[in-house]
Amino acid sequence: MAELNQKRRDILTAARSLFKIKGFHNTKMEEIALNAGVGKGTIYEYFTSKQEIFDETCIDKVTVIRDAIEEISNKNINFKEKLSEMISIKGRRIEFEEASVESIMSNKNIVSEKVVIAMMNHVSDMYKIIIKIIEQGKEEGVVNKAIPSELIACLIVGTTSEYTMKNHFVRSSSKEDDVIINLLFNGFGVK
Amino acid sequence: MAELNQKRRDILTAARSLFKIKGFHNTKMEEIALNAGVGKGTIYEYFTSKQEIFDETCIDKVTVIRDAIEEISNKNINFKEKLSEMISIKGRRIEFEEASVESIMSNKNIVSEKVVIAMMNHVSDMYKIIIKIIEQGKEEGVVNKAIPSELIACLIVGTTSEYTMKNHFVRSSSKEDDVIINLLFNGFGVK
Amino acid sequence: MAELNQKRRDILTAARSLFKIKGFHNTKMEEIALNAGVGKGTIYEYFTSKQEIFDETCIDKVTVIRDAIEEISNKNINFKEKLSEMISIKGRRIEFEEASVESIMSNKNIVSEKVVIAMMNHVSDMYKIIIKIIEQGKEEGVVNKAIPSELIACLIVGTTSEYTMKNHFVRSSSKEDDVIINLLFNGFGVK
Amino acid sequence: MAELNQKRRDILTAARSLFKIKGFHNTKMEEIALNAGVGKGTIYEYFTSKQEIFDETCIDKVTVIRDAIEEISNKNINFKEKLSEMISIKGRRIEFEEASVESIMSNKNIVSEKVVIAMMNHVSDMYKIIIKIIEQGKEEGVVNKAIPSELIACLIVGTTSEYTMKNHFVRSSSKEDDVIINLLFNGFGVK
DNA sequence: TATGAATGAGCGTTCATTCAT
DNA sequence: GATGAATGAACGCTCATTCAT
Repeated sequence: MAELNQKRRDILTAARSLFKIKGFHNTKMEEIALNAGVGKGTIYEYFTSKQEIFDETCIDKVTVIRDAIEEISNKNINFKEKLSEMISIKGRRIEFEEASVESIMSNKNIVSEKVVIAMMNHVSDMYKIIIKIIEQGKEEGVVNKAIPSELIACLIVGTTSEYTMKNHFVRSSSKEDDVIINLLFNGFGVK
Repeated sequence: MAELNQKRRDILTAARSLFKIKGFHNTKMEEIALNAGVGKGTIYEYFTSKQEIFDETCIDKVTVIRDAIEEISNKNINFKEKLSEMISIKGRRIEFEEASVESIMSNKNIVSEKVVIAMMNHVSDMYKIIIKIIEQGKEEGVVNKAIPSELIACLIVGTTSEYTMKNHFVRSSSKEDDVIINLLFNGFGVK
Repeated sequence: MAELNQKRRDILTAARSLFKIKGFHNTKMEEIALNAGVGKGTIYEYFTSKQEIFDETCIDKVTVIRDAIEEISNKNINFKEKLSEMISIKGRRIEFEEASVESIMSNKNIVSEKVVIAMMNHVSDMYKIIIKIIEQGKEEGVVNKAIPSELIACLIVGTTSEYTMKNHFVRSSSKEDDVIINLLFNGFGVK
Repeated sequence: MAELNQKRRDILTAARSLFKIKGFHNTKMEEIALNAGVGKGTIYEYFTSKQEIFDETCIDKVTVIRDAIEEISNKNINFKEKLSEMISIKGRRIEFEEASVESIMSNKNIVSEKVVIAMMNHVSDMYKIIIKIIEQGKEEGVVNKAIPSELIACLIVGTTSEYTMKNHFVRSSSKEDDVIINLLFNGFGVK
């Protein structure tokens, strides 16, 4: 049974990786087949179209992030530790950037409407989980209750996203993670 | 001569708008021609390929942002005022999001390598300008000198970007702009 | 052994029915397998290709008609009775139309050359039998000896064919059969 | 203007001829293009699909026959002369066979429903015209008023059709035309 | 200079056939 | 023998680009 879906997963993996490197339109079905180690026709045994594959990888991506955040959320650790794990989520090869609303927007013209909606829902879920984490911080007395949690979520997601991207180009020391966390807590203002 | 370049600009304007709505591959040369009010063949009098048009609009986008930031930078106002203008830059119909590294990444597979480099340079320029602004804040004594300016820039660009995107879906009161600025200055931690 | 060939016959039956409804190119091997209650691969145990199946059903069709005509020919009844049976052959679910040269022509591009020849031979046989029947009529003194039997055969086959087709759309009373027979005997001219 | 549609007509002519020789599915767009002396893409400037071309050639075929019959019908000649012209219509390179209901049936699985209807209407028109001609015969007192005109039409169309097909294989003397006409008038019965 | 009719390389998809089980 | 998952050759159609006018 696991056997049965292995091929399906191989195709998705090959596709995901190619879509990431070359984009949807520049990825050919033949390449996906080649990279998945199957014949071109075999792909159509598991998917009805190239579009369907792309849709699935899109939703997957967001789901993976959502699940990662959820996992962190469910841990029995305090707010600061959860924040720290979210920042270093990139370290676990999960790309936080892709959870941003922006990444959905940039695929908007390619995926079907219902997939956009599915992605938006996942991101919305993710935001809810993050807000729950923030609320935990408020209860623990370490997050300022006067600030709307949604805006704090913007701060965390946006900063983490940009920070992660930056690290694609300029490798950062792990020390920087601490600075970013400090920055989120205290801002850059002088006390 | 200005006349001559008007048509060129018309094509770029039409293309930019279509690329934004439909993406590169879903925008047809015929549509660009139609929207620009010229013949399909005419486009090739001004550009050598669809790719070239796209490249140019990409660089344009980043340039526009860079210039907007530069303009703010050159104003004779204090750090906090500059920051405020950057946050509300979206109010001037310029989309801050497009200045993020991420927007470049999502086009990476479409634009030619040299254009990626050009875009990166523009973004790098933009970061330098922002860092200059941050340094102004440090000199004014309102920004914490202990924090590396590059990380503060991440905080500002990332947060602004995510905040701007969020406002595409959930309209925010202008009051929220102030909260965001406050957040950047003081973080969400409890003093 | 009869067992062995049962499956073969099932496949042919399924194929014949599908070819009739959907045509050669719109009938898929999978459908034939499904309708015959066998696996797709099993078909290739009994036939070497889709083409071969089609060829066989084509020849079958003509053979069936030829045999039906032959059966009538061998009966110990007079010409008029034989003619009557030929007209109402449709009542026995055998479609006379398919015996026409035309039906071969419309498949000419699909069946292999040798099958065309086989079909033509069958039709030629059928014509010979019909001509034999006509000659019986001449001997019985009810058919005009001055008219070449081949042309009379045209009259009978053509009229019966068109009449059968018409009845696909406009249901006819059995009374009409008699009128048609009368028409063949006496023409439509005024005496 | 005539110029403009020349290419369209070239494509239709090439397609018609290929469809006739090789059938719908065995005719490739590339062949049509080649035979029409245009590029493959050019076809799509004039037609939206292969199907559309086929549909048009189908309707055309039937229309041509209908028009030919109509032309005969409108002539200022008597019934017998009209009948004679109908028999020899094949001489004018128009293929009578294709007007038969059967030819429509054999394409039923290929053309779209609406085209089947259009073809049926044309054939229905043709039958009406033929019936009008038969009625003229009745008025002239040469056709037996006791026989329903629809059945006479079956006799004429069916016989002519089969006769025409036969002549594809066995060349007939023009003398035979007269025999066929005589056969239609007087049947094969002995007076 | 401006045009749009013509082009054909290129790709997504289908389906008859094969072959390991 | 029987099967159906796997295959890849083949084809309809798209669209960026060309070029005659």
